[in-house]
Amino acid sequence: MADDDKTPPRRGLSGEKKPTINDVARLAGVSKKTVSRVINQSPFVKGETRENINRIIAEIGFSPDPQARGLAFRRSFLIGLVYDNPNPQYVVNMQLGMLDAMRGSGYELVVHPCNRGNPTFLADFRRFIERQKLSGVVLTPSVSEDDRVKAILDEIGCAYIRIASVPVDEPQHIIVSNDRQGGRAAARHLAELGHTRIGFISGPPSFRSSHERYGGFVEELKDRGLKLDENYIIQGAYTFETGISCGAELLKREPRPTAIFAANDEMAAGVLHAVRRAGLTCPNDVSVVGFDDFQIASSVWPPLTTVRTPTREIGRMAAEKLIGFSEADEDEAPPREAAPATSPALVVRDSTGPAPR
Amino acid sequence: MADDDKTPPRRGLSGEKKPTINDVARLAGVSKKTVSRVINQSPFVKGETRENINRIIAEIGFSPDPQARGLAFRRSFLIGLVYDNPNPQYVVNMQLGMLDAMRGSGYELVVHPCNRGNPTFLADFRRFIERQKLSGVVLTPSVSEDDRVKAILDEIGCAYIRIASVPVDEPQHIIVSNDRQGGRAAARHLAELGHTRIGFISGPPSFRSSHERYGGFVEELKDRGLKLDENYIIQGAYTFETGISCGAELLKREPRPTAIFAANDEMAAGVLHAVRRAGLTCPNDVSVVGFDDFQIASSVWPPLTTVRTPTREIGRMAAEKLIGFSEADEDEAPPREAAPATSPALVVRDSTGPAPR
DNA sequence: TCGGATTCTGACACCGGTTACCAAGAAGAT
DNA sequence: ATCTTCTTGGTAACCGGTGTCAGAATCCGA
Repeated sequence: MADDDKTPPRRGLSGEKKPTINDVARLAGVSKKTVSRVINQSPFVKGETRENINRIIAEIGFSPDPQARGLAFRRSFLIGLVYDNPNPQYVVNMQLGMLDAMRGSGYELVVHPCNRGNPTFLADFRRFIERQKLSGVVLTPSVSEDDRVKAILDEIGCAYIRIASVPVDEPQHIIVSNDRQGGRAAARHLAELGHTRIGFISGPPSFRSSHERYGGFVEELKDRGLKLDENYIIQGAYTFETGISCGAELLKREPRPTAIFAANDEMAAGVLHAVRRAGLTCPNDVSVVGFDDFQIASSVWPPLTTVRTPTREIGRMAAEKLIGFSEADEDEAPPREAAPATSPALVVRDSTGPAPR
Repeated sequence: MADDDKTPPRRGLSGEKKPTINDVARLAGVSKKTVSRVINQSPFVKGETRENINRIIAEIGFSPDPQARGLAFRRSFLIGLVYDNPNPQYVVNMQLGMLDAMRGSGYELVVHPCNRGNPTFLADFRRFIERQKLSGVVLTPSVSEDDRVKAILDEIGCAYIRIASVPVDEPQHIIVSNDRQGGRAAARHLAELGHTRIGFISGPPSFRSSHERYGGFVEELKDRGLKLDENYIIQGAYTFETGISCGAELLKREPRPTAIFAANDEMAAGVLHAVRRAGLTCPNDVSVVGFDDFQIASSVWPPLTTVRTPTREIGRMAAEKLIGFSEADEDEAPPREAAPATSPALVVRDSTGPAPR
């Protein structure tokens, strides 16, 4: 046998093959270059010709091959989501938001969880970006706060949006989730209920959001002449378990705090367990406030007062900006607007009440 | 100006460009075809040549462009996850499992939520599959149970794996999550605790899993000489809210059931609320069992006894199979094994106790 | 030493789009 | 009628890899 390599016979699958740009060109009686112009919205095509081509495209159900297009354009039509936040609801909401913006745009979403603790993290990330030639990437906390990651993207020339609590980058690269303001809202609520001995459970220091939520909380209290006692501040890790342990810890303090603000819902849910185990009730003995308004907040008992972050909305905005970058073929400088910011909103439920006594 | 169209000057981004297969070929003193052979593990390359090429590849950090490769192979190196299950934790676990299998394989994960209620659903799905030329797709319930979707995939010739509760397809296309067995485990547990008046809250009938969980539950009770009273069966929709309302409904029945099995954790969490609102306590007055063992199960009070489904594991298996299909270049028939099945396991926590009296 | 089988290798066309470059037709100006 | 200017479309080359298939290199026994 003179043959070489393996020769998969490519069994002729069912029916007609996918139409190509050549089919369109033939049917329209024009060159494929003209069809290409229509696809790419070039203004140099006569209206009549354009309409005819568009009609034929719709008729035979042609849609250009993203791979071939990508190869020629030197970029893929993929948008990436890179994250290391383990909260499923955060991740899914972000994905849904991005997909809201991407629907019908021809882009697809590639998800890429990662672990900054991994020694090969940076190398892996670079390989991922370089190989896939993504049209853009969205980074969420806490990867979004890593400037080494930003440096790689700048070097490779890949468009990106960072979701962050603070405008740490040029405005066109950032979407701000105003965690500080959310912290203030929580403080305001508790202060208005008359609480003065308030406990605070932070997230891990590696998350900027944790500092911001804390900062806003302290600021608002201060503005109202209240002070967060050092003794009532404790560090958690954004997990349910740390919520339990830190909550238990705080409840042992003398005098006992009458309210606890946990920097996210999972920890707040843990605090509820600690309250119960301590033989206390919420909100009669202790008020609890969470942050995020994920599902857990409304399914625990009592349903949590919390601060809602518009995650899905943020995802949508991020993807919209990225698509905007790609379409505006770097012909003009990106608009010099301020970084778009989203504001969290307080959601009052049953876990907070007036301060006892 | 004689020029045409717009000519983005492709400003030379920083540094050296990505190495191509030609660079490798030149450095190795061979043709690019030979390099291609090495990349694709062709056995027809002399060991010495292969090693030399591999060394050079590693040295200059070459990695083949997925788009170009895909174009030539007539398929992308993307694997899709198509789902309509709204539970974030299910979705994320599935993604993580798939990524476990895909890590280092050169494939990327594209997510594609969908809505079967949408009138354009099938057309959209077909476009998605045709355009992207995916290497494979994983379908989860309930899209996975739609035979029109299967038909489209067969017609286009796209590899797929369906996650389902029942072996409804050829074994190579299915991974079975044995929900029936899980239902039995829940029944066994409650029966052993002495419960005889047991309520059941089903999921929506459009989910096969709901019927299976029910079926297994009934079967096991029957085997033990117990019978599920019609009056204690009620239909929910896998949501927290329906858990509350259906739970409240069941608690009104006379005589009151001493245990309630909800077909998923969210509904079980809702039942806990209903129990509390009825002035009862769990597990003293009513035992509650859920299904899935998602985070909500351990964060509510009391932590739920539930049936754990190995979602991540299932995702991993699914992606592994798909990658297997792609590598084994359809030269031999797929192995005729039985459909791999995964078994759920009972997790006993605090929401179940001996039947009262 | 030579034919033949076996093992490797490279030239070339091609995947499905894109751009560069050029040429030609139409419209307007002189 | 001739010269510009403005649109439009054809051709070839390219993006970065692959399959085809002929032919070179090597090994073997006779």
